[in-house]
Amino acid sequence: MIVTPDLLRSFSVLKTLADNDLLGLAQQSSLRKFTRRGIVLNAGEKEEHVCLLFEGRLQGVDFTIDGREVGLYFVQPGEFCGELGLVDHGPQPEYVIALTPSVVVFVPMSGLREIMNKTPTVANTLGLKLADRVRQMIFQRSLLGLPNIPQRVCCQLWALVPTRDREAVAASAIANPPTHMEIAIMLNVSRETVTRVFQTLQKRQIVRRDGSTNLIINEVKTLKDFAEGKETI
Amino acid sequence: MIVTPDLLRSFSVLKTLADNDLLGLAQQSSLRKFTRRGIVLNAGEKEEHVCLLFEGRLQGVDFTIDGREVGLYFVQPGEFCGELGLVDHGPQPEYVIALTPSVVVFVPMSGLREIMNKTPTVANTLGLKLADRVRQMIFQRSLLGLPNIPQRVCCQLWALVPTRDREAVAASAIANPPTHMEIAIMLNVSRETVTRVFQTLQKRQIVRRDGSTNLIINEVKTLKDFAEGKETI
DNA sequence: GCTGGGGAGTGATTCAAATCACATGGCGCC
DNA sequence: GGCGCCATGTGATTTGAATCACTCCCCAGC
Repeated sequence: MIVTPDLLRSFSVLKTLADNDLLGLAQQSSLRKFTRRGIVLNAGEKEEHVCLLFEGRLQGVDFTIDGREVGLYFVQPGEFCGELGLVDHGPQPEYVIALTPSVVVFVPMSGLREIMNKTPTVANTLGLKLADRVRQMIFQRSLLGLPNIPQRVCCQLWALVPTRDREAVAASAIANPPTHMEIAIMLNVSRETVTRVFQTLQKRQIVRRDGSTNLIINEVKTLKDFAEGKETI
Repeated sequence: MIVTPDLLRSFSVLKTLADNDLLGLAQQSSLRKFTRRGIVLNAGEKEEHVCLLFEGRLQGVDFTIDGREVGLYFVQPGEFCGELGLVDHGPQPEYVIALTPSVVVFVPMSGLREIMNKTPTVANTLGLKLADRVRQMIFQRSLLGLPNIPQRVCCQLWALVPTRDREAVAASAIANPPTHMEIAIMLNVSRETVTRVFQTLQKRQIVRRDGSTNLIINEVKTLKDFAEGKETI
């Protein structure tokens, strides 16, 4: 599918690019749609594209030696993934899976690398992205250290609440929420445990399901308190 | 303490620098010694220095909401840490602690950033470092996914075996090995559990302690098999 | 409308690691 | 030399999440 410069410009990484750079990049790029569970990026391969997520939700996953699935991060619309090879020319370290039907822009690394080398702002954005990824992973690692499992689940849920709704908002919503299983692998807990925590939260009217595409957070503040351990489930 | 250009050159990040750049950097840098448990970098603060480890061993640590210590990575001599702020000007996200008496070169970010901006090779090395850090963290995360705890400990031990000794070497050694507690927080397990795994490994003559500054790996291959789950403890 | 599959919900059971509570041992420091 | 701290070693006990084995429900596609 065809990619327009305007589409590319809608991603904050590329918004500072000159028109002709954008045009060149757009011509090399392609738009791909993925159904749920579609494999966006394969681990181990030397990937030749960076992925910009336009619509949907992706998850980075890895596997343990004994074959268990491990969740690494979620990708929201407007974010990108698969950028590691851009920097170190190494293989893609983790799989990236579509959690919901998703629309992804594939930008070839070669073209992006060229632009990166001549555009310090792009190189800089990429540096920021890597730094942010490290910070993100440190945060996720700290979640795994929580011995109280329900609290761990609440923390993850809290991390999925849109930033703008975190403070002083009575109700919020998480669009395209991950399934219990997908949350479970992020937290090193079993799917059943996640279900049981959600059951409790729903009984207490803190969250509510609205179809499969929306999770309503009725009491943002209470969820935060659970996440911070101020209140116990 | 005074820092010579030659000392800086011994670190692979800086080895490509021009003599006068090195000299300028050396004049701004300082050498600090830390005793065991010394705090090399503080979390939360806007750190103004990057740390090059000359001698000893450091550990990056974070804390959970409820105050538990979480181990993030180890730093070996020749490596550096605290580089995140160099890229995103943000606060230092994690603490860095000296595990053994250590000698650390503090290089001011301002000077390093200047050099980075005019020296693509240095900027590149920094990018590689960040990318490597992400890969490292993905690996560590995959360890945490292992449900078999003894295997998890063996994997961590295996990761501490010097790379050159990994293949076809009968015996190896880990210099300045972390304590059981320090390993435990890396793996989200209790100190006692690490002790018990070590007990088993020692009884089977796979590893042996040589004072507190060396851990001898008698059977590298066997340790690898335990790590990979080919053999069970 | 029917069917099938995947996600979610739930109780019973198990079990391995956390926790607790010590003992021991080595080392640095006075 | 002795003191004290910290790392390590070890048994007893607890516990809470994993696992297992289901059912139920929703939705998509036929």
